[in-house]
Amino acid sequence: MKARLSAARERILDAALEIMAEHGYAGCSIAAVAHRAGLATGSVYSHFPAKARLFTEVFRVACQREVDAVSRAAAREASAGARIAAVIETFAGRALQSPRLAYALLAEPVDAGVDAERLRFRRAYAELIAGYVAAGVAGGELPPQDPDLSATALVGALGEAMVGPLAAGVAGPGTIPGLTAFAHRALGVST
Amino acid sequence: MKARLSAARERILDAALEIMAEHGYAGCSIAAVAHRAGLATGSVYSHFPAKARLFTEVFRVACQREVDAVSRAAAREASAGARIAAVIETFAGRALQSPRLAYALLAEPVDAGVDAERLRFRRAYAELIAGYVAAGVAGGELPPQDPDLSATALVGALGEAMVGPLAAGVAGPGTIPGLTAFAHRALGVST
DNA sequence: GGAAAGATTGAACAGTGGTTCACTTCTTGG
DNA sequence: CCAAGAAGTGAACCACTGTTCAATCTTTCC
Repeated sequence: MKARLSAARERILDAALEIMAEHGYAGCSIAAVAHRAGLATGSVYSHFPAKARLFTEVFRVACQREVDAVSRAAAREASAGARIAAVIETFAGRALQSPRLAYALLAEPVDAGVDAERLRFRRAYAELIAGYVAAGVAGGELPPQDPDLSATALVGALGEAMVGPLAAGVAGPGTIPGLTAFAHRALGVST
Repeated sequence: MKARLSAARERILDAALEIMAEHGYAGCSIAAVAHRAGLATGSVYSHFPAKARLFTEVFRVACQREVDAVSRAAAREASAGARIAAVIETFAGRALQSPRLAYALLAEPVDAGVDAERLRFRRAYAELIAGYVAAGVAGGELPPQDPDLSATALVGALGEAMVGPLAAGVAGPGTIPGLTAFAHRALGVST
C-alpha cells in the first residue's frame, strides 16, 4: 500500500518532467500531468498539496540532475581551465540535447514559487563555478578576481548563449568552443 | 479630437510604464492601468486591441530608451575598451536606479507575446555590443573572436549579475567595476 | 468474508483578469 | 442649436485552471 502510494507519487513526478521536456511548463496543467501519470486530476492532490509544490520538487530534481552532471564532469579535470571547459561542454551539450527542458529550467515563465527554485538552481551553478574559480585564483592559475561575481556572470553568459538559440531553434555546434574561449578569457585562464 | 485621442493613448502608455516601474508587470492589470490613466477599464480597448499589444508597445518604448542611453554613452568613447566600460556603467547604473523596472524588462514573467519583445531587446543590446567588438577586432585592439557570440554572452552576464541582486534587493556598488573587469578580460581588452 | 480505512475519481466549484457591449457623454459641423 | 457619430463607461461575461469533495472502488486485516 505504501509502495503503491509512493509509486504513484513517483509516476506524477516523472510525468511532469516528461511533459515539461516535451511541451515546457506551459503544457503542464494538472490535468495533463495526471492523465500522463494514469491518474485522475484530483488524485494529484493526494500526493502534493498544490501545483507550485509539485513543480518546485520537479525543478529541484531536474536541476540537481543537471548540476550533478556538470559537477561530475568537472571533477574529472585538474586545472581550473579544464574544469571550466568541462562545465561548459556538459552544460551546453545537455541543453542542446533537451532544448525544451533547458528553456523551461532556465527562462520560461513559471509560478512565483517555482521561480524561487530556479534562482536556487542558478545559484547552485554559480557556487559550483565560484569554487573552481577560487581554487584557480588561490593556486595562481587565475588572476585575482571576485570568484562569486565571475561565476554569476558566467552563468548568465552561458544561459543567454543557450536560451537565445533555443528560442530561435538555432542549435549551434560551433557555439561551445566559442563559449569556452570566452569563458577562459573572462576568467583569465592563461593560454 | 484627434489630439484628445492620441493624448489618451499616450496617457495609457505612460501609466503602464509607471506602474511597471513601481509594481512590475505583475501589478499591471488593465484595470490598474486604466485607473491611473484616468480612464475606465473598457476605454483601454479603444486604443489597443489587447493587453499583449499594449505591453509590447510599452516594452518597445522602454527598451528603446535603455538601448539609446547605452548607445549614447558608448558613442562618446573612442576605444573598444572604453566603450564597453561605458555600456556596463550605463546599463548597470540605470538598472540599479530603477530596479523594479529593470527586473520587469529583463526577467519578470510576462505574456508570451511580450516576451518576444524582450528577446528583441536583448538582441538589440547584443547587436550594439557586437558592433563595438567587431570594430575592436578589426582595429587590432581585441583578439579574433565571434563578435556576436561574445556580445550575446556579455548581455547574459550583465543581466544575470543585475537580476540576481535586484531580486535579492542587494544593490552592489562594487559590482560595476568588477563587471567591467570581467568584460574587459572576456573580450580581450589589453590592459 | 466482510467491514473499516483510505485511495481514487472526475465533475463541480471558484478566483482571476482579460474582454465585450449596450448605454451615456461629449465634440463637431451644418 | 441640433443631430450624428465618436469616445468613454463599467458592470457583466467568459475562458481558463487550480482546487475541492461526495461518491466509488481497493486494500487490508480481523
